Amino acid sequence: MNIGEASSASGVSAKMIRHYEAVALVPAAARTESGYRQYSDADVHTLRFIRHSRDLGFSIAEIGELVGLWQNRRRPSRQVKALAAAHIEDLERKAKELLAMKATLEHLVHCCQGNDRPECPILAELAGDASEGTPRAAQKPGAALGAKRPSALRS
Amino acid sequence: MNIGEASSASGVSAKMIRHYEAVALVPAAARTESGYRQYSDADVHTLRFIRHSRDLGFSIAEIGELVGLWQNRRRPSRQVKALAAAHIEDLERKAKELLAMKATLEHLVHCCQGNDRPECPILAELAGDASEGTPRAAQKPGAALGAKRPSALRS
DNA sequence: CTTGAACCTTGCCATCATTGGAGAGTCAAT
DNA sequence: ATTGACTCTCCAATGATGGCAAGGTTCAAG
Repeated sequence: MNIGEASSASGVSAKMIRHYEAVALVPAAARTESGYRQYSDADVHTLRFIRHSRDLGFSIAEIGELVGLWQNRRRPSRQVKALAAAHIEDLERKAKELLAMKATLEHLVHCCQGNDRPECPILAELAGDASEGTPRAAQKPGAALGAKRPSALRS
Repeated sequence: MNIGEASSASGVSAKMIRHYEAVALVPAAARTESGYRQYSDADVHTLRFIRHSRDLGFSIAEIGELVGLWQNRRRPSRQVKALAAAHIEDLERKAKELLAMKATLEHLVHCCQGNDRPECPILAELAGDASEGTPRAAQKPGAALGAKRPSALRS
């Protein structure tokens, strides 16, 4: 089948199928005389595997490992489990970062009147009035704005 | 002061200060005769505001709005609050996505023996044995792997 | 005065996954 | 033969950041 059919059968866009081929996540597809890529049901199965992996947030590199294990009949399930467990820690760490930001912001939003007046504790906090701007009380540990860099998760 | 000093005083890397100038998040800095950027305390204050905003996960565009409101003495705090509230929803949505992935994976990891044998429910699930691979029971709605695209939060 | 360290400049590339477009070729049906 | 849907390749952009390179500037020590 052509790439379009493989795409709709697998749920992976044609664009991404070509991309996965380019980065060697999948082997180069066979071609017709005129250069059209040809896919088998097995190829579509692999693409579906890849899509499911991406839906769980695995990176391309991790998916490469997963596909390798999947296709290796002698794999120890231990390896798969370890890969998945590591990814779980990743997901948790990132979720925690987001939720920490959310908690801080929620506190500030709660404190903000949200009316026509200009006084705004949100802006005051962002301006650093409470942290390192004018060192008022030497960095309260539980202060709203810690120094941690997000390190992850931009949309 | 030079960019290096502004950087260490604000916690924003010199690289990013130049980048913010390039994308017009901050106005172009004054220059010395030899071309060195010069920063005032007020500039550093703005940079610190920006860093705090980034630490809370705001995008450059959102920070642009925040800075505008911050510097506008007649701003209605309502606008700031609305911006922050929208961002909270964003953060929550993304965190939920991550936690949903994590929950799915945790279930699978729990089911996987993780030994030297090749049987692995994680791979079985990714291969689609339980969802759309061989249409077994016509797409159970609550199945582990929904069709949702992550839409957010890599790295 | 010269040298060298430490700083600054611009510019380009890389990340990561994905999408978009342009321009050209192919296929099937009308 | 024409049309429309499909495909091909290449190039670019996203968002925030890091890194490197080649060159200019500053300032203090020799």
